[in-house]
Parts: sequence; structure tokens; C-alpha cells
Amino acid sequence: MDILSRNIQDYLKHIYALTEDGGAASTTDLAARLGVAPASVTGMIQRLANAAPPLVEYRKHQGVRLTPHGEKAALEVIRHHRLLETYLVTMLGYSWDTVHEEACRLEHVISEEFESKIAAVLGHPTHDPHGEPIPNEALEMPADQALPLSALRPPQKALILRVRTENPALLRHLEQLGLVPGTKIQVVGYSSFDQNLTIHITQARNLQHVIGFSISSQIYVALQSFP
Amino acid sequence: MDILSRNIQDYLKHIYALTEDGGAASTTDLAARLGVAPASVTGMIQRLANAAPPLVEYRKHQGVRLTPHGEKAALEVIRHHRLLETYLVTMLGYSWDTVHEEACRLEHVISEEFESKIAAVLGHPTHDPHGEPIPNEALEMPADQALPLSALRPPQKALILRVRTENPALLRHLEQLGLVPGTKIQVVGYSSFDQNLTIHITQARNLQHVIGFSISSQIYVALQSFP
DNA sequence: TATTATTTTTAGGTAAGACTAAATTATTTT
DNA sequence: AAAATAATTTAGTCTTACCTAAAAATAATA
Repeated sequence: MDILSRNIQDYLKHIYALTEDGGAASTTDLAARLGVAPASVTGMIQRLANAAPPLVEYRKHQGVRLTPHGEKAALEVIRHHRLLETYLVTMLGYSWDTVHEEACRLEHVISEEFESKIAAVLGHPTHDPHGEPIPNEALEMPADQALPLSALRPPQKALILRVRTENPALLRHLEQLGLVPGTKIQVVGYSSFDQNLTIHITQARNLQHVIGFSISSQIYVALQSFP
Repeated sequence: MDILSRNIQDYLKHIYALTEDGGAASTTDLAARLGVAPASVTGMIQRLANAAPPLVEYRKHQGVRLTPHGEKAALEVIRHHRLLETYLVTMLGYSWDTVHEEACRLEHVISEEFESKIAAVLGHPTHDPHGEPIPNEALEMPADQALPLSALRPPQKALILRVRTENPALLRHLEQLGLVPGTKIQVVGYSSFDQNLTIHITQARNLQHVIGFSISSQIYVALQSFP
């Protein structure tokens, strides 16, 4: 298992995402993300677990996690992806809702030389245009204490760190609302019935939006100490 | 045959190169270029000829040429490749002997949006770093009356237009000699025994090199009218 | 025309995925 | 605890997209 196919790289990338919280990734979740049948996932997982060296740790019915080897491979792909997104937006004028697709294709083919050259041109960025952290050259993920906006309650204040979605329509919507990384907000309302949050954008005088859980759970923020 | 595999794209690219002179491309030549057995080429050629629409015109034992459809596909790949080479050298500091490999991988995955964005950033270049013409957006190849340096005899003068090789070692060698696109030269010697040419570099006072046929036949020039 | 070189055919192989259907195992609910 | 539901795995197939070696056919050349 010397060179990993694009497909395998994608599996690893998604397993990484599903296990970031510390748990294991289930067959079904992986299948849903990858758009294939659960049985296909089991098959691939078995291949990954039996590879030398093993890329995942797998016990039947318990889900998978990445081995150190698998994690390294996943981080390599993720670094490629996020550097590419940053490059495309910064240097080629891509909009943040269209970069994902292009980066998904390029991430599997660029060389280490390409990676290091765009990293240098960009000044070794630590976050991509969506605010996602970019693993450094040693593949260490910059840590931050982000929590989902959906966890906040009035009158908490926060700084938007990242937007965890690739849905182009949603990204355009968020951009319109001004809910992008770097924006300072205050939660001014919460409805326990539908979990809607009312968000006030600190910088703008009269800007206020009501957003549902499916949106607020995808926006990650850092709490601002309340004076 | 809606989306063409990388492999097919490579076949088309090489068929294009082998038929630029007007002739047909032979199975053996193609096999040699692609690094596969002749039988494999025959098989693939038949697939390409039977595709809808057909990508090549093929009669047994007569070699292949591209159909208009196949040519269009080939030019698309070639445009990608040459724009990428130009971009990598100009914007990311690649050296002209290392770009080829990177471009070969990227050429198959970039979108039309990517293509048009780098073309714009570069100011719609007509030639790549090796002097090879870049098809324009309409996939028309810029014409020029280049002829191989090996065809010149003393005391003809010429301008180097392009260097038709991807061999990194040879490219480095040529760069050292100063035999790069844009250089003005004069042929000051010819040996009919070994076909060696003695080349004087016009701009430099005392620079003179003796080069063999295997090199001079890969350098393409435009004749300069002799005053 | 005989020989050589090239090309094509034949027959078969591999690797990477994906799929369905049936069987098994876990988890809930009654 | 038994039954029902949900999730997972097995087993067996299929497709695609190549590749190859050896034999046969064709074309080119001495």
C-alpha cells in the first residue's frame, strides 16, 4: 500500500472528519458521506485495515478510526485541500462557495513541491477561507477552542472562527448575512421550541438575523469574554 | 464517450504530437511514447475509433489520425498543459526542466474555470516556457514557420523559437548553453560526417557550441533574413 | 519471391471499485 | 425475555479500464 488511490484518500479524509470528536466513524455515516452503499464501505474498510501498514483500526460493528499512518495520510490530503482552497481564493479570485470542488480534484495530484510553493506564496496560512485549520508542514493541526454557535445562549458574545459546510448555496447565504469568519456577533435571542437563535452582528448597527439549528450547528465560534 | 479518462487524454495528446506533420501515427511509435506494448495500443485505438463520436480515424496497418472531435479533445489537454507550465514557471517559480511532470498530472483535473483564470492572470500567453504554442480559447493553434535547427547550414542566422523536449537533463544542459527560446544564433559550421553544427550565439561575443543532431533536431527556429 | 518488420488478433489477466441479497449482530420496544 | 427494528457484514457478481504474451496476418524490403 505504497501509493494511495484517490478513492482511498477520500475515505481517509472522511474518516478523519467523522472521528475528529474522538469517536469512531460508523459504516453508515461514511457511506452517506461518500455516496456509496454501506456494504461497499465495509469492503473498503477491510482493505484499509489489512493494508501494510494498516491505515485504519477496525473492529466489526464498532466503527473505524485512523491509525497513526492513516491519520498522516489523511492530514496530507487535508493540507493539500485547504492550501488549495486558500490559494484559489486568494490568488485566482475564486469565490468561497466554488473552491471546494476544484480543490477536491486537485488535492490528489499536486506534488510536495507544489504544496510547499503555494504555502510559501501565501505566507504559510493557518486557516483556509472557511476558517478551517490547515495542518502545518509537519502535519500538526493548529488547535483552537471552537464550539458550535448552536451551543450559545443570550447574551453571549463570540467571534466566528469557521463555517463547516461545503454547500455552495448555504455558503452564499451566509456570506449575504455576513456570517463569515472574523465577524463578531452577540446572541440576543433563543427559542427553546425550535432552537432558533437571534444573532446580532456587533459591527453593524441594525443587523440581526434569526437562524435555525441546522445553520448554527455548522458555524463554529470562539467565546468572547463578556465585559 | 462523454468524459475522457486520463489515459485516453494521454493517447490523444500523443497522437496529436505524432501527426502534427500531417502523417499518421504508427502503433509502434505510439507504444514507445506511451510505454506500453504495441498490442495495447491497437486495442485502445480500436476503442477510440469505435467511440461515439469517433475520436480517431483508423484503418488497419495504416496508423491513426485524430478526427475533428479527437483533435479538439487533444487541443484541450494541450492547452491545459501549456498554460499550466507557463503558470508554474511564471507564478510559482518552477524551473523549466521540472514543470512538465507537474503539468502532466494537473492537466487532466483542472476545470475550464481554472484554465480561464490562469490564462487571464498570465495575460493570455501564446507560448509556454519551452516556446511551444498554446492553443487559444477557441483551440486554434498559433501558427509559425518553425524549422528544426538541424536543417540550417552556415552561415544562416536564426531565432530560437522552441525546444521540443521534456528531458530534464537536456533542458538543464540547453539552459546552460544559452540555447533557449528568444536567443539569436548563427550557424558557423557544419560537419557532414556527424551532422554536428557549430553555433554562434549572436548576443554573446565569444560563445560558440558544437551540438549533435540529436540536439539540433529538437530545437526549432525561425530563419532570420541575412542582411 | 523470400525474408524481415510491423501490426493485429486472440485469449486471458489484474486491480479497483461498486452493487445486491441474504445473513448476522446490535439495539429497542413491547 | 421475546420480538421487532436497525445496522453491519458476508458472499458472490459485475463493470470498467486498462494491460500482456503469443500467434497470425499484413506490409515492406532485399
